[in-house]
Amino acid sequence: MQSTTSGKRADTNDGLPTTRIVRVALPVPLPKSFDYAWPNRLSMPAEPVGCRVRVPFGRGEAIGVVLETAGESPHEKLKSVAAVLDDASIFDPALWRMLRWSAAYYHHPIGEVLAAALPARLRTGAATPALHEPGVAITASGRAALADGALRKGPGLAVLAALADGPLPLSVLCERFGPAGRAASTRLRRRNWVDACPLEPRTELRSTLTGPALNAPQQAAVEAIDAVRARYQAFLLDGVTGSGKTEIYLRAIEHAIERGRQALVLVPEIALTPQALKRYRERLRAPVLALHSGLSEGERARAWAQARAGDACIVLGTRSAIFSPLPNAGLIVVDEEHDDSYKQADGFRYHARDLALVRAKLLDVPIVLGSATPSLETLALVEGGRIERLVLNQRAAALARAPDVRLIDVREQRRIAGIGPTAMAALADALARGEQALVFRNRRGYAPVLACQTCEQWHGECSRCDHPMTLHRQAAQLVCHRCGARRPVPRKCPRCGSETLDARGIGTERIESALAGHFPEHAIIRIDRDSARSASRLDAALAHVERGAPAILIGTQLLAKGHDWPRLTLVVVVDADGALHSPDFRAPERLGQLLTQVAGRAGRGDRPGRVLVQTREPEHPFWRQWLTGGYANVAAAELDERRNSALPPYRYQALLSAEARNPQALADFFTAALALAETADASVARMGPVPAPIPRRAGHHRMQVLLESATRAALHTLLAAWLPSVFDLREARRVRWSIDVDPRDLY
DNA sequence: AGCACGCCGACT
DNA sequence: GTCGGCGTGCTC
Repeated sequence: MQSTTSGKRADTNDGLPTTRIVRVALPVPLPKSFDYAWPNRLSMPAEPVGCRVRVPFGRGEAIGVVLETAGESPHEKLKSVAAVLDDASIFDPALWRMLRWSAAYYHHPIGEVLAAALPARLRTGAATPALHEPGVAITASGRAALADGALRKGPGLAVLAALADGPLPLSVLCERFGPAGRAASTRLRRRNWVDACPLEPRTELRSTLTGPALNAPQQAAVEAIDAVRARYQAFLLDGVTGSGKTEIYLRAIEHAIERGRQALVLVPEIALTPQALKRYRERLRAPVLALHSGLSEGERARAWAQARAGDACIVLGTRSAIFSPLPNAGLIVVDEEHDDSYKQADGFRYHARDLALVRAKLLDVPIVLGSATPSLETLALVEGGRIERLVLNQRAAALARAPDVRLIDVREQRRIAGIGPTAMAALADALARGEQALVFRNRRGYAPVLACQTCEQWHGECSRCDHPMTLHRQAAQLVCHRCGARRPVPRKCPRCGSETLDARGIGTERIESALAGHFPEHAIIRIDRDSARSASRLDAALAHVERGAPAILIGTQLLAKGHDWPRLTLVVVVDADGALHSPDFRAPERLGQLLTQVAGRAGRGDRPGRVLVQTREPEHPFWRQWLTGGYANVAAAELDERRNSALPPYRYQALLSAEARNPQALADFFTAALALAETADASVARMGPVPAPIPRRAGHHRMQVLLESATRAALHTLLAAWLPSVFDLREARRVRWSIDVDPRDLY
């Protein structure tokens, strides 16, 4: 319809006195917007802010979003908007305000922030997607074929039989029958036994299951959330593993749904499993839209459209689901709120939990942050009265009491692949009783270092990262865990030529082979990123565990959370000492969280659980804190420590980091950037530039400057004044640089 | 970021 | 004689 103008000149007035101008955010890494004339031949929406427009940009065209309208522009050479793609804002009001706020708070270019909040299709200018999803229905001849028994047993018959009860979405066929379901439906369609039909959003999963009776603390928590009457209030749902947090979420969501509202549930990256999804779908009488990385673009756009339609539904997703449209929100839930996967680690470095708090406030709805091991940031907000804490201190009825946790001093113990006799005997006992055990070691591979015993000079190191390479014996490779580089294992020392290469340290693979030798008649199952590479192998391993046969599982973080294995009664932590000496001030917090989560795997059934933690430093104060009062104790001590040392959450930080092949370019960048900030507020401390925690990765040198302030306002005032000029530096073009507000990894 | 323009090496 | 390396500059 609109034949686009060349864009060389603004086809402005057409004789009229004024030209309407719009400021447009475009998806480029520049901290500014672009002004365009609005041509008279295009009718302007009543409220153009938030509408997508197609505009000439550089040599081509780009899709942008109108930020505001303006009377005049400081720019001379205005081009004209070529087309408007929406007749009203594509973002609901609270989402729009949250996104504008985020761009300012994280000091990230607004165009990239807005682009991050749209499914790729909408980003590239597609019309807002249709609500219906592709489905298939049985035809009359299909029914006849079914009645005649014209099909042999197989997926085709199964699919056809399922469709006899009514049409089904393709996605449900895939869920029920796997890839064979889709293939079968294509074959059936060719024979005219089924036909394509667009379906309303899923409604067939509405369930009538009701939840279990609540114990007293659960009842109190539900009542506290209901009592705020759908207004903004933040809650911390603080409850040990097995105390029934999910049940509280479900009740609160049910109440939002009953009021005809939407609920947003954020979960950590690993937590969005089919089982978790099933639990929500079984209980909630409204569509549950799952947003995860496995969705196709079509599915993603459809889910977006469905959320945007505003009907009562549950949006369940990981970090980026915080950008879902929710025009009719009634509740936000952030499960495992302490989880680091809520922080985006590159590009637009937002924290989904923090954005969720902002969004709930803007929406004026309650938000529930749940965790057995809350972050110190959240605990500080509780302390300051900004978040109300709801404590669940009882394990729900069917579950056993808290596990018995013991520290094992391994200094004098002879260990096999890191496992001392006490732990080995406990493993043998558990297997003899027909139970399962988990051996936790947060290190993949066979051994973290391969070194020469003869010359004591050589050890395998990644040439691009200056970091020891991990020996993977099964793969017969040295692997750099930082950049992923792989090379074959040398047979002889490259330096002295002797054949005395020695694997040093313990990885999961080494534990696996040692235990396989020790318990040859039992299943030894290793679960980490290497063994879980193929989904089918992981599924097979997990299925074995779920059947409950005696077994030893060996795993990394992957195993620490989410799973509920009733036959698992013993957890062995091989070595946690490294974290006791980490320079990272968050290490004790993380260790406390990890150990508490791992310990929570033990004894979830009717049998008591045991946790054995091996250490060479039983006298370290961390252990007394954790053993006597659990994570709550660790957290209280750490909060004191943070306050005394002026660290977050009592101080505010931002990290300017940069990387470049050429170290001189890197140094020049920091010199120029810091020179620009010289006259700025002296109350904001600047530390660095210093080499980054990973000083060299994949051939790039990396450095950083930490900015720190006692107040958020001072830090942000400085950043807002300073960063725009950093963007303009010529030195900035020779490096990759970024700003990280509220960084999680400084060390 | 994407994209063009612009001067210096190994190839048909 | 050209294809192409990535340094530099720009995008309303």
